[in-house]
Order: sequence, then C-alpha cells, then structure tokens
Amino acid sequence: MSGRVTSAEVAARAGVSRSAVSRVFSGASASKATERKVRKAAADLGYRPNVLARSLITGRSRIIGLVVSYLDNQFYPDALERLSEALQAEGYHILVFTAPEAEEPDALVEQMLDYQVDGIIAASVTIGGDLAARCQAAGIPVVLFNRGQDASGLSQVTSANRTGGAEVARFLRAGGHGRIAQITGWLGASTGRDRAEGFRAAAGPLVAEADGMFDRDRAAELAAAMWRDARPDAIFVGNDHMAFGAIDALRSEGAAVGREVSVVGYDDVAAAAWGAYDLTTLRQPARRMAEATVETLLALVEDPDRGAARIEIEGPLVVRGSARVPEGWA
Amino acid sequence: MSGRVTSAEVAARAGVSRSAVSRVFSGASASKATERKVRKAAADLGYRPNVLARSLITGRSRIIGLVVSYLDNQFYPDALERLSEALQAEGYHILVFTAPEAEEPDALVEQMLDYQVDGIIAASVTIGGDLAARCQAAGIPVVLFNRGQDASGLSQVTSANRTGGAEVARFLRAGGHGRIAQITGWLGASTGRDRAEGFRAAAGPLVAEADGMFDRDRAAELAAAMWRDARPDAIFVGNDHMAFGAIDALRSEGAAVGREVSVVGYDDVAAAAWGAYDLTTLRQPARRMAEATVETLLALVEDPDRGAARIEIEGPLVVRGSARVPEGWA
DNA sequence: GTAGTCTTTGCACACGTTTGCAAGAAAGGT
DNA sequence: ACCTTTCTTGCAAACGTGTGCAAAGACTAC
Repeated sequence: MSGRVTSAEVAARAGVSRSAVSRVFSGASASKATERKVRKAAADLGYRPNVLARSLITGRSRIIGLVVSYLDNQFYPDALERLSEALQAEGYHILVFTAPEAEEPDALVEQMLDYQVDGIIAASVTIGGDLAARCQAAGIPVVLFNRGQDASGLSQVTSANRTGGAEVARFLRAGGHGRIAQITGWLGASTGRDRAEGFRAAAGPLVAEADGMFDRDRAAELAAAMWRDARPDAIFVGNDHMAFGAIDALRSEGAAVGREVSVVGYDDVAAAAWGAYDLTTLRQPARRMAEATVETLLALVEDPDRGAARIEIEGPLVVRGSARVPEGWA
Repeated sequence: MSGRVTSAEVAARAGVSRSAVSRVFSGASASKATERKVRKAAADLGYRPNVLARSLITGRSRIIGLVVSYLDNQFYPDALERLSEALQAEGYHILVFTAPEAEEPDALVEQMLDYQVDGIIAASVTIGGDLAARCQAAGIPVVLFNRGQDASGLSQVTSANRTGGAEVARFLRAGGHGRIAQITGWLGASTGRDRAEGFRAAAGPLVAEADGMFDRDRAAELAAAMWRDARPDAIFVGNDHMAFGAIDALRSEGAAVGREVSVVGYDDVAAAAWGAYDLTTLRQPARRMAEATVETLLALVEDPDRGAARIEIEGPLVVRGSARVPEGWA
C-alpha cells in the first residue's frame, strides 16, 4: 500500500517486462507502442525511478558534494544558490557538508565518498594532499571554488585576483591617494594572497598592511588601529565582508568614509550596494564563476582523465561612494 | 584498481564472510576476534560502506531534502548552516533544492522523492496540499521551517510570531511613539501575517500600513512614501532584510533613524548588529529553531504515524540604536 | 559427560534498477 | 518466397549492501 511503486508493478500493469519500462525511462530505444503503454501505466501508478537504485548499477549518483563554511559572508550563500541552479539544470543536486570552523575538511570528504558523490566542489576550503590523491584514485573529480591550491593538481575556478588587486591599486592611485593601506584576506589562502600581491605590486609603498584573515571583527579592529596610527587616506580590504566591518569601525573612530578615507572591497556582494555602505568594490561574478565550476566539474565527471583546469574569471570594478573617484574615471 | 573497495574484498582479506563485515559496520553483534580482523582489513584497504547500497536495503537514505529560496535574506543561510550542523551530528545530510522564485516547489518535491529522501524540510515555502498528501502516503515526513500552513496537517517550526509582534508594539508604545506605522512581511505567508496581527492587536491605531512582501526594494519604496505622506515616528518592519532597505530609504529622505523615526525589525540577522544599522529587532533563535526542526523531523522518520507538531520558539527583543528606548526599559 | 542455552557465523535472498545477450518480429531487398 | 538486416523485447546477471534462518560453536549447570 504505502511505500514507493516499483518498476515491476508498472511492467505488470503495462503488460511488458521490467526491462521495457527501464528503457523507456532511461532514454533507450523502445517502440512507440510500448512507450505509450508504459507511460500510461506509470502515470496511473505515479511511478518515478529510484535514483539511488539506478546509481548503484550505473555508478552515477547525480549527487555533487559541496563543502562550505563561512556562510556568514554573503558571497557564499549567493554562490551556493548559483551552483545549485546550474547543477539542477543538468539534473544534478548538491549534498551539503558544512565544515565546522577549525576542523579539517578531510573527514567530510570521507563522508562524501560514502554517498558516492559524482564530484566535489570545495568552496573556500583547502583539501589535504592525501585526500586529493584519494579522490583522484577513486575517480572522483574535485573543483576548488574561489580558492587555488597549486601543488594539488586539482581544478579550480577563481576570479582574476591578481589583476583585480592591481586594478584597485590603479584606481586608488589615480584618485590621488598618497597614504595607502591594506587589510588583506587570509594570506594562508591563495585568494587572499593573490589579491594582496596584485595590489602591492601596483600600489607602491603602503603606510600599513595587516592580515584580516577574512574575519569581520578582526578587520574592524585593524582598521581602527590603522586609522589611529598610520592615518591612511585609502584602505583596500580583502573582501566586502571585512570591508563592512572596517567601515563601521572607521566611522566610530570619527573618520568620514569616502571623503577622509577611501575604502575599497572585493566581491560586490548584495550589501555592497546598500545605502549605508555604498561600497566601491571589485566584483566577483558569482554566476559566471558558478557556471564555470559546474561546467568544469561535469566535464571531469564525463572524462576523469582530462587534465586539471584553472579558470580565472575577470570582474569589473564597481565604483560607488566609499572611495574618492578620480577625475574622468571611465 | 580504481573504484571503491567493496565489502567482499574486505571479507576475503579478513577471512570471513561478507555478512561478518556487514555486521561489524552496521553495529550488529560480532565477536571481538572477527571485529578486530575485519577492522584491520578494512583499514588496510580503506573500505567504507556504500551509503546508497545500504539505503536500498534498509529503506533509509540518511538524506534530508531541503527546499529553500530567498537565500539573500541572511536568515536563511544561517538557518541552513544550523540545520546542516544539527543533521550532520545525527549522521544525516542535506540535499539542496533551490526554488526558482516564482516556480511551484511541487516539482522539486517530486525530485526529492526520486532521491528517496528520508524527510523534507521546507524553508519559507508553501507546499501544495496534494503534494503534502503524497508525501504522507509515501511515509516521508515534512517539516515547515519558519512558515506555517494550517490546513496541511504538516509539522512546523516557527518563532512565536504573534507574541513577538506584540512585544515590538509594547516596546514602541512604551517609548512614547504616537504615530506608528507598519511594513508587514508578505501577508500571504503565515509568518508575515502573524507578526502583523500580533503587532496590530497591541499597537493601537496605525498611521500607515503596507505589505512589503519580504522584498527589500519594495520595503524601501514604501518607507520613503510613508515618510513623505504619513510622517510616522516609528515603523515596524516585518523582517530585518526589509528593515535595512527601509533605513537606507529613510536616511536618503533625510530622516534621522533612531531619533526622528524609530525602526524595528524581526530576525536579528548578523548584519543587524553592524554599526551602520544598529537595528533593534526581535530575535528568531535560528539555532534553537533548527534543532527543534531536526528533532521533530527525525522523530517523524522513526515513527511516521506520530502526529504533526507545531512548535513555536520565543525570542527576546534585542534593543539597539535604531529605535528610541523607553525610560527604564529592562 | 550431557543436555540445554546463548552467541556467532555463513548461506542465500532481497532491495530497485540497468544492460549484455540472444531470440523473435518486422522491414527491406532480390 | 526467401534471405538479410535492423528493431524490439524478455531473460538473467549484475551493482553493494542488510538480514532471517539454521547450523555450528562456546558456555553453563547439573
């Protein structure tokens, strides 16, 4: 009575074999006549194939594991949504594994393998080299989202962080800023490092620099301290999430953000456009990054021997009110 | 060579039958001796049971389907994270189904059933009555998160929205506000409706009221219009996400938020504590709501015949700077 | 030492699907 | 009419695991 209806029941009602109904639903060839009979019977009974049972034999689960933490940074929920949409469009779905802050994500990857995921997307997370090798061995492709890991041989999709950092530097210099400072993203991550290096290379000497570790509170403290000690007239902050904290801190120190001190972020999350912050920032195109990630990953699912891809996606500088804009800036 | 190692290989290496290794890993009884042999062999080979194959025979997939949209409201990523943590602690994981704005979530539920999910959590989404019945018939429990649906007979976990709305009203009246307005959450949803009704009942006559539909831009427009037309000295906004928009709009109309006009939100998302908004708001305890949701859902998984539960969780009013605070308010 | 009880173990079947294989049916060419 | 080719279809064997059943083994108690 209860429980799901099975392919055998459909077969019985349609007067054909289980193979026939299987072929109809898996897209293999079948005569018009049987196809009609099968579909009719299936509709009557409300039959839908059991994805899990199917996966057992095909070796494809149509499940993609996503490991993610740091969800309070709006960029990641946004990315999650885009990834999910792109995957759903291809008939895949996301199994979420949240990484408790400090813990190694390696244990999570083990769990993913238990679920026979077809692929893994690791967002803002580093994966141990042995684990990477293990996935490789198991034939399960991994794509790093918004983080690089050179030695790993894993595919990765990021924005053009070096270029972006440099672009911000050019913007600030063109604006006539002479006392430039930087609160970087976590330098232990490629994303933070690349932005910082690109910025440094094009900005010239800095009056202050510190590692904000992608942490909002830390960035706020650093910004306040910098303001008191070094009196920068511009601060590049490694992502928007920290930049909001920096702006709050600067304001409570009495600094006029956008006039006395320019603040530029990175990501262009939704809140950057909100009136209270009006943050000039370098956009990471979340949708295009998500699409590239999915495309790369699914290609790897098809052919695991295809080489690792490293994709960088460029984004524009979005000019708003938190930083002085140079005369005649395009 | 590649591919996963199977229980048969472990059995062979340990010199026992497949049943033995199955029993060891599924927690059934086994002698100390065989358990040791099996674990040794499994460790050597790197064996881990295939969850999908297991689910085929046990009828339990240890997958929970989550349908969610509206992820730009920070409350939901936060909830997602809490739900995921609570479920992971119990050995379950979340399969994500994002609901494209307008589309009926019913199609998504169908897809969930294909994955043999053990249960469904629907966040901020309404489920068609027939679908609910279908899940019931399939023995798959559904819990609504942060939304109620009286007729459906589904379990639901919300905050105490009526009480909360009333609490906000008391707070504003105690603060001596005489021209109170309201921008409600979407009145088509229980969450929006309950808050609005609780507020109305305790606030007395309002100088203005409109449905903000949980949409930030719409709330901003409404707030600006209200300010111009009705000159309220207090506005209760149906959730924080809209409240931020309202504050931005009020400020750009020249209103001094917190002095000329008080704004109170609902949710207490992270950004409410940020300096730029400093929003007084009624907290929805996301973690406790998530835990209650998981507890309810898993109980239902154990025993599907248990009756539907309706849980309301109270949250405190968090007093910050966006609204005038009454003399001697506790 | 023997009967009885409790624990451990392997066999074989089940879960719901896909798919190689071979046989049957239909179609097409002479 | 007959042979060949192409489609269609059912049978049966997988995929990797859990579990009822009965046999075997380990104890206990007399």
